[in-house]
Amino acid sequence: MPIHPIIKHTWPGNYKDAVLLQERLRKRLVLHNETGDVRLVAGADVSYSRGSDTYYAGVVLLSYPSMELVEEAWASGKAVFPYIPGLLSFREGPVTLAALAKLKNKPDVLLFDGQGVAHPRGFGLASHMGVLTGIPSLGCAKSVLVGEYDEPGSTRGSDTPLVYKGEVVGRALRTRDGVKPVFISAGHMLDLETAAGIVLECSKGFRLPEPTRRAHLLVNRVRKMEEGKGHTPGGTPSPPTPSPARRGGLRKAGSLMSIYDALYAHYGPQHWWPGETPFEVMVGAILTQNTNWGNVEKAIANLKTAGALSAEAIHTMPDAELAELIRPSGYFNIKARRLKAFISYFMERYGGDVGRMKMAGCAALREEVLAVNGVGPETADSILLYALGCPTFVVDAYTKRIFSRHGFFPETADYHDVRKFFMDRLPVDVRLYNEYHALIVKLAKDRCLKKAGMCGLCLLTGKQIS
DNA sequence: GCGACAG
DNA sequence: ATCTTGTCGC
Ligand SMILES: [Mg+2]
Repeated sequence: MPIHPIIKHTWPGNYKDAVLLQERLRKRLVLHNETGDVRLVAGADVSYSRGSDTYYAGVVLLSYPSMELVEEAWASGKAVFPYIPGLLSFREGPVTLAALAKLKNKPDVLLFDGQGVAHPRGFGLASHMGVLTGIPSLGCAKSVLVGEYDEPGSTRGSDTPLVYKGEVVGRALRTRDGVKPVFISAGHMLDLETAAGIVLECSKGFRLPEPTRRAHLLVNRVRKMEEGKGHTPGGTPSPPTPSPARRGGLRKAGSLMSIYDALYAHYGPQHWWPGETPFEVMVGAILTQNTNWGNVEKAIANLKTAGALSAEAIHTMPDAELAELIRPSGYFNIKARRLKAFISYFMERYGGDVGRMKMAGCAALREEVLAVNGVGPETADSILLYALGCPTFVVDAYTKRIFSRHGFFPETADYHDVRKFFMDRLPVDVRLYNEYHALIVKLAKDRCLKKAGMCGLCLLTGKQIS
């Protein structure tokens, strides 16, 4: 076995013993460069299950610097140690070592998704794994655990020191132009300069270097495969087959209405975007991209508190300041740009006046709004329907999931095809479209989750034909 | 004491 | 780490 632990220890089960072990093992750290010819690099990452304590580690072995796949390995186990910042290696270490042990070839360097010596006791995951395996190692973390740094320049390769208690313990390194840096620290048997050089060399068009990035992809793939095994032999849970009566036949126009009626009878009115101003609704439509409404409310509350919930205020606010306010909605840097792009359009074309905007007419508005950078079809339709009162049907992932599971169209169906599907079959009615979309969202979150499992409780059963 | 805090 | 939702540009 090419990777065998050169040091073995039992894994402590509590905080105090874990810290003591770190302090003991740390004395074995070698922090000068002992890498020679680097030809093979390995990356490791761990993936957890939500509902169980089973976790998986994936390892990929790649040629250096060409980054061609040489070997993959993975292992699973039971997580016994909780996640405690500073003690990550006690949670992820055991499975990671098991996966590493399955490699047939010995890597020259190991890359980990976490810190090396940039750690409260100078002994993060990468250092720990390096010492146990006796292989040079480095940490490439997505965020900082300890220390301070200045923002590096915006181009790939720019870096700044990460300083902790007056010492340079790592480096913020930009691996892609204009993308958040990663945080490099030496693990074991190499120095910071060497570590940063390897990470940059391994980074090919993504923020994360190939070894950790591909280990992450591998281990998530493995976990999902393994989790799917027990339930459906095929892997992914299969949606219910359309009933024989409907399969291949024409669907009655009334079926969408009967589904609406069933949802409305069950859930009642959803009161979506009732009291707020149209402007607030438009802001919300952009902020809610890829996030839940609760976080959007926090962001909007921040804007209100800052007196910034107006086109004027947002228009003149620096991007960074706006991003800070809308932080809770996620993707805040991108959304700050999108919000400003939309508001520039709104100010320049309509002077920030919703009434004037409405006069342009729904069809023209849809095209205009779609032309704004950051406004795609769903956001456009949300703005039109919920802020401007236009009769347009909003399609989202939930709509596709629910109706594709009943065979109305494939889940991969194009946005506009699905929109047309609904609009061709429903009366043109703003209030109906408004409520229907809200009910779809409600149903999806309640009992039509991505991971199928509550199909027995489906409210659409038997409702396909009116 | 309080907040920050890899994955 | 998990769960989950859009848009854009390369
Ligand atoms: Mg990880």
